[in-house]
Amino acid sequence: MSLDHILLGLLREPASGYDLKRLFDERIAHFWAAELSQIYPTLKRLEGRRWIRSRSAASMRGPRKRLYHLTPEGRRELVSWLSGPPRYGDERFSYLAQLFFMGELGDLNRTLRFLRGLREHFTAKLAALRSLERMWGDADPRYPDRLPDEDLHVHLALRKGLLSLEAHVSWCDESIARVAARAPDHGRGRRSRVVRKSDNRRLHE
Amino acid sequence: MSLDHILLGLLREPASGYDLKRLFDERIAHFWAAELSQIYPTLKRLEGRRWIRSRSAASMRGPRKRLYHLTPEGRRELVSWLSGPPRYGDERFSYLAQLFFMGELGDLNRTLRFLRGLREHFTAKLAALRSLERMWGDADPRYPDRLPDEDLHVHLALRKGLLSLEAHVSWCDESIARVAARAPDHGRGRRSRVVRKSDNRRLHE
DNA sequence: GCGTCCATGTAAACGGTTACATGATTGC
DNA sequence: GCAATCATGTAACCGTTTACATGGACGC
Repeated sequence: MSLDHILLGLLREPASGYDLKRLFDERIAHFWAAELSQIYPTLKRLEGRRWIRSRSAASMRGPRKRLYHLTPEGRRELVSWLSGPPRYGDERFSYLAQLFFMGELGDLNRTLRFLRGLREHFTAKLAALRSLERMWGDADPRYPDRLPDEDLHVHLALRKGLLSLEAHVSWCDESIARVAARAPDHGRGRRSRVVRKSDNRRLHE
Repeated sequence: MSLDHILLGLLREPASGYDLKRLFDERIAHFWAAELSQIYPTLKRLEGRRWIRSRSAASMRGPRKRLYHLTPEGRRELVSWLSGPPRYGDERFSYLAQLFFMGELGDLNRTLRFLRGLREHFTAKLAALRSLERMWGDADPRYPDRLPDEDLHVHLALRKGLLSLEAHVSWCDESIARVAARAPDHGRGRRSRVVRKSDNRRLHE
C-alpha cells in the first residue's frame, strides 16, 4: 500500500488532506497521483492505526482545516517501508496495446498521427518536469551537486522522470521516422496521396 | 477498459482463456499483464455483449477447451478503440516513492543497495525482452526493416520496451555513481575500495 | 452578490489481485 | 501411481476513479 506510506512521508511536516493533494500535484505527480476522495478516507484509516494524529487549525485563506502530523509509530512504519525491498507494480500502457494492434487498421497515416499525438503528450510532460527542475535549481544554489543527502534522493527520483520521458520522446521520433518512410504521403499533409494495394487489407467492415 | 480490447485484439485468431493467458505472458508482458481469474469472467462478459462467441473444441494436450472467436460486432468495437485517441493511464512507481523519501534513513549505503537492486531487476527484464526480440528476429528474415506493416506495429511496441528499460538502467548507473561518490565506503562491499569509472558503463548485462 | 478557491467528505462502480476449488489428460 | 500441465472457474478483498454533496472564506 504505497499511498499510505507516501502520506506518511509527506506528513513529516503537518498538513491537511487538501495540502497533501497539492503536494501530490506539485512534487510527486511524475511517479504517483491521488485524488482527494481517496486521500481523506486514507487519512482517517491511518489515524485509526495511530500512525498519524490530527488537530484543527486555522487556514491562511478559507475555512479551518484538519492538520495531520506523524506519530512515532507512524515514523517507525515509514522507516520499515523505506528499509524494505523495492516494490515493483507491473506497468500497464494502454497506448502501447493500441499500437500493438494498430496494424489492423491498415492505415499508416493513422499510425503516424497516433505517434505524433504521443510525442506531443510526452514532450508536454517533459517540459513540465524540466520547469519543475529549473524552479528547484533556481531556488537552491547547491543544486544539483552539493545538495544535502536528503534532497539528493528527491533529485534522483526527478532524474528518473526526465530520463524516462526523454527516452519516450526518442522512441516516438524513431518510430515516426520508421513509419513515415513507409507511409504513402510521408506522413505530411492530406494531399499527394498514392494508391497502394494495401488499401484492400483494411479491417473495418 | 483496455483488457477487453486487448482480448478482442488477440482473438483475431480463436483461442481459449488459457491460450490467452499464455499470449499475455509471452508477447504482451512488457506492456500489460492479466491473471486467469480476470480473463475468464471478462470473456464471459464480452460474450454477453456479443463481441465474441465460443464453442467447445478438443485440445492437443489436456481436456477440451472453450474456444472464443471474434464476431463482426467485436471487430467493429476493436476498430473503434484503435481509431480513438491514445489512452494514458497515470503511471505509478512505488520504488520511486521509496527513493523519494529515502533520505529519511540517512544511510547512503542503503540507498546504494536499493539502486543496485533496481538495476538488477531492470537488466533482467531487459535481457528477457532482448531474447524475445532475438527469437523474433531469428524466425523472420524480414526482421526488422522489411516486416509487413502489421508486424511493424508489434515491433514498435517492443522497441518502446527496450528503449525504456535501457533508459532505466542508464538512470540506475548515473544514480549509483552519484551516490557512491558520497557514500562513506564508496558503496563497495565492506572494505573501502576506489571505484573505477569503467565499472558503470556496462549496460549489456 | 457571485465566482473562485479552500476544505471535507460519501457512495457506487471499476479493474485487478489473491486465495481457493475442481477436475481432465499426459508423460514418466 | 503420481506429478505436471491443461483447463475453467468463484469469492473476497483492495486500491482507485467518478460522481455527488456540502459549505466557509475571500476578492471583486
